[in-house]
Amino acid sequence: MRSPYIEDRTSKAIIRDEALRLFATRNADAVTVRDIAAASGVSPSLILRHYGSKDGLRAAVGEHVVRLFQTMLEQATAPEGTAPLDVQALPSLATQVARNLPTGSPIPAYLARLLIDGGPEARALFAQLHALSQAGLADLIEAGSAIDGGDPSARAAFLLANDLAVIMLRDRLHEVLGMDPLSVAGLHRWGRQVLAVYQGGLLATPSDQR
Amino acid sequence: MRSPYIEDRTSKAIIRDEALRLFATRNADAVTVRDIAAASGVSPSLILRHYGSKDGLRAAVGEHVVRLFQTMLEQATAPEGTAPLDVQALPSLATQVARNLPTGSPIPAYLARLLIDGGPEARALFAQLHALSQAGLADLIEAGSAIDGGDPSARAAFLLANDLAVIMLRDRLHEVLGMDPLSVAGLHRWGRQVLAVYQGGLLATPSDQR
DNA sequence: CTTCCAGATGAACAAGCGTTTACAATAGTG
DNA sequence: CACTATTGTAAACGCTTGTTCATCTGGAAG
Repeated sequence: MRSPYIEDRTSKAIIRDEALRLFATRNADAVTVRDIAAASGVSPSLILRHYGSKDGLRAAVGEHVVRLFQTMLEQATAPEGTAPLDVQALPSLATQVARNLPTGSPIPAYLARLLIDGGPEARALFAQLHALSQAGLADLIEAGSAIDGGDPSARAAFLLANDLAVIMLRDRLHEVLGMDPLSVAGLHRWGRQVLAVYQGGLLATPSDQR
Repeated sequence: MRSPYIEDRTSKAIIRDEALRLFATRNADAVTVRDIAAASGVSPSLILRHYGSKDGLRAAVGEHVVRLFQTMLEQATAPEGTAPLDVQALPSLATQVARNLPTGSPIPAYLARLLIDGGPEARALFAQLHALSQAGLADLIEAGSAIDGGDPSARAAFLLANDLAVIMLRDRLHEVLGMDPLSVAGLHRWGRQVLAVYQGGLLATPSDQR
């Protein structure tokens, strides 16, 4: 099943990754321990040996994804040497996700299900994203390319929700647009519209950004 | 379980409604036939008598929701006597949903899971919504309060995605905003931001719409 | 070489699942 | 009334599920 040449991941990691992949496509309840075992090329017993129970594995996958996501956010927020002067410089979540994750990564789809299902992890992650969005908006305001509109929390939430919508509705948008909105071409096409509206409303034409 | 006074729904309808309610909160795979039977106050056998199988019930619930949704859309699109002159008149999907559905309706949550899970129903519904969004945008353009930005399909998809985001992220937004975005107060607060940005971009202040 | 322990497995188990079957009650209808 | 669907149920069936248990393998340590 795996590449027969070399496999540097431990089987514990393989199990986690395969479980993540399966949890992203179907719901976790619809994935059996035997499914994960078959996909990982191990026996069902080994899964329980490493993670205690199916729910333990579920939790481990969740933590792993959240950790990955936070790492991605930190390293994208860190280089603040050149503060974003313009809306154009505002790196959307979707863009960051697409840039930092390999093509075909199960993480966006997993994230969509996580945000729908709720739970403590989803709440914490979303709150963090909202705080980040609010900080980004504050930067824009300081640069003079946005205002808080009297309700910075709501405006930041609006921007965040619009951003997450691309991730959550990815497959649906792919169907009607004819291209994956998280692909390079898709992000460009989508970004043009987003920037135009954010810069001047629905009466604005997409500027000829790169 | 039900109101002991009168119950005008047939038990077949009760089963469908209770299944919808349960499918909206947890995933369908995590809901057992016995759960639905208990919630409906009937025996598990009756469910299979009426719907053939659990999957048959799932399909029936799906069709029911889609039908309800389309009826709602038609009656909201029909009265076109007073064409929308302004962005302010553009009735958002979220607004329509909130106005036409009783408080606590499981339909928004069900819809969110439907759009994530995909399948033929979801694809058809989303395509229809996209067409509707494109038509609404065309109306705005004709009224002179919007332009298509060179890519009407993408712009309509952007507006649609933003609208659906409120429905899909409802609970998460509730947590960070402190209010249900699909409540009357929540829709007002959200709508102010949406309209302001759509009218003039991120530099716009919410107009004092009623 | 022996000891040992983590990694891994196949077989089996109890519980819960969707479903089937046989049967009871009810409500029209001639 | 008798007849016949319709509506409903209880009990059981077979299968799948998550999980346990005894066992095996292959190195590393002494």
